[in-house]
Amino acid sequence: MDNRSPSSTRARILEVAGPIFAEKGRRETTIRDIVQAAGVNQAAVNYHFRDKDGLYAEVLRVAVHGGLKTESEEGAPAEQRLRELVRASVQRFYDHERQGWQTRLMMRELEEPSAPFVTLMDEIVGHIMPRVSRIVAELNPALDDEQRWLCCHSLMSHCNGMPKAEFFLERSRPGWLNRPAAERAQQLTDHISRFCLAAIGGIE
Amino acid sequence: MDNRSPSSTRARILEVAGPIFAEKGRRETTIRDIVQAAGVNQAAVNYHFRDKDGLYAEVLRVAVHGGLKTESEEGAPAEQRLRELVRASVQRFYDHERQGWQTRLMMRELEEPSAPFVTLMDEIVGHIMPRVSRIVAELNPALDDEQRWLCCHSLMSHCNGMPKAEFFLERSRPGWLNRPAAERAQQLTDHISRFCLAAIGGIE
DNA sequence: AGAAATTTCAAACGCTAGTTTGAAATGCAT
DNA sequence: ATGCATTTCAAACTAGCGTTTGAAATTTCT
Repeated sequence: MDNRSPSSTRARILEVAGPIFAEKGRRETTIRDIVQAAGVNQAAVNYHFRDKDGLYAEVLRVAVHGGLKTESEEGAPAEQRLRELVRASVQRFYDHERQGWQTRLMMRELEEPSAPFVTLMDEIVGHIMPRVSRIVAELNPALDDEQRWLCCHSLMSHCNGMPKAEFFLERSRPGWLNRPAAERAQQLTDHISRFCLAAIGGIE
Repeated sequence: MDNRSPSSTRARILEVAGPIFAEKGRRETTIRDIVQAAGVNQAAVNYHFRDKDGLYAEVLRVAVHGGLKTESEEGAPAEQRLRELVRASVQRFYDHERQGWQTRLMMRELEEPSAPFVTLMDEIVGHIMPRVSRIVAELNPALDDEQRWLCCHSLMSHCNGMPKAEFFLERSRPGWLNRPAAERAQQLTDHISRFCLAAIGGIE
């Protein structure tokens, strides 16, 4: 069917499995869903990945490592770097074509972490926390360690929580979800940036 | 076994089903889990609730309506009311004995809403939003409608997001989860309150 | 080219889930 | 007490899941 790459069976499975796992969840996704989408045989998953969990662990691994590629412009002022961080985080939720499924998968893992994910978590935290921490420290040098640490998590929790709660946004302001995705992303980015800048700058 | 109430089969099922659904998820929970915990027959669920989804919808209904009972002290100043709102929201996460399972169930629904939940969502939003909106309006009368609306959702998203992301807190500060729950709840409540007060008061 | 290893495939196996069934037990009016 | 409706029960049914299997097809190596 879709033959844009002369990929092996293994590669085709890996390619289609990510979005399906993200969409339906690890448990709800069936091997039959995946092999049908990939156009390969039932047993292919078990042959190439040992079992369903093996496939899932591999999907998770490439998703995490794919998401950890960020180039940071360290020269810019903290305020601008924060805006960029927020923009990138929010954007992920609306970029369904490229990497949206990776974010969905992470959200599911946050809800109930799987064994392979816990192993990868340290990598994620170690990758993003230093950047955020530096931004917060520059925005408000008066904060002590613990306050800065909590502010970092407030910021990240915010970037993930708001886009995910769009249901609620829609409920309290019907029509929100009808706006184009780019506009929603822009508006959330602006608000979160301003909200967190005000908070970090003015806290205590 | 536990016979504190001479409840009917139907009531016993309804009583044990909530925590189990919250713990294992709607799909992963089996009817056999529930009937075993309730000490009733297999077919009882299908007889009293038509099918598994019927039971789930009923569990969700009572959980939501049980959670909507809040007495608000409208006389207090906005700052204090915000603190109380945050405290109550955070507390829910740590109160596993009484109502913890209801919160877990809501979090699962936020992740991927079920059909019956969508119906109940308007009730939830309609119940809590006016209160929050009034608090925000008093804290910063200069905000326009849209800004106030976004701040409300920032606040609520924050109250839910931070406690749920304790995994990340633990990863970036090992030992966090070893502290007693009451202390963690207190610390998060303090931080979220201060963070959001600074944000709402100082935004734009 | 021919042999060996690897990969693909259709089919079936074992298991667990939700649901159905029909009879037995219970409650409740007359 | 008797008859009828409701509720409980053990057991079986159906469907879908992950996995296994052994042979066929393909690739790789000498």
